[in-house]
Amino acid sequence: MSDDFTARVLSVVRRIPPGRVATYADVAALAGRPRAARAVGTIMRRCARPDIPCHRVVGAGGRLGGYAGNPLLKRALLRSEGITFNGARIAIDRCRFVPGRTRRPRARSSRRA
DNA sequence: ATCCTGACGCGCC
DNA sequence: AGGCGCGCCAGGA
Repeated sequence: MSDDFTARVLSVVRRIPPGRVATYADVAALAGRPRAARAVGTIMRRCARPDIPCHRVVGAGGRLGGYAGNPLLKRALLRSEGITFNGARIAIDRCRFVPGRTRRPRARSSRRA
């Protein structure tokens, strides 16, 4: 059960392409547990696999979230992947990972970025 | 099996 | 806008 959830979470995170990010809540939802954002964090913390780009999992609202060892590294990693930073926040609306979407959303009438 | 902790999220103050 | 508290879930002791 939970073990299955964990595997699904890892699978989802693995599918996040470079230059794109997903919130803990998003990953949880994609894994089938919309309310398990915190659990995703727990899993990420324990995650140490090289094939899992855990740095692409961020907090809600573009918050950086955490990163064992080096939050700075996480920020640098994301930035080098093309993620636009708004101060300490991420322009998540521009790079939010959505299954099926390969292109990043256009600016449209975006309010203050 | 139980209790405590923690890379979260959101409503309130 | 920032800080606090409560709710949710899974992992570890």
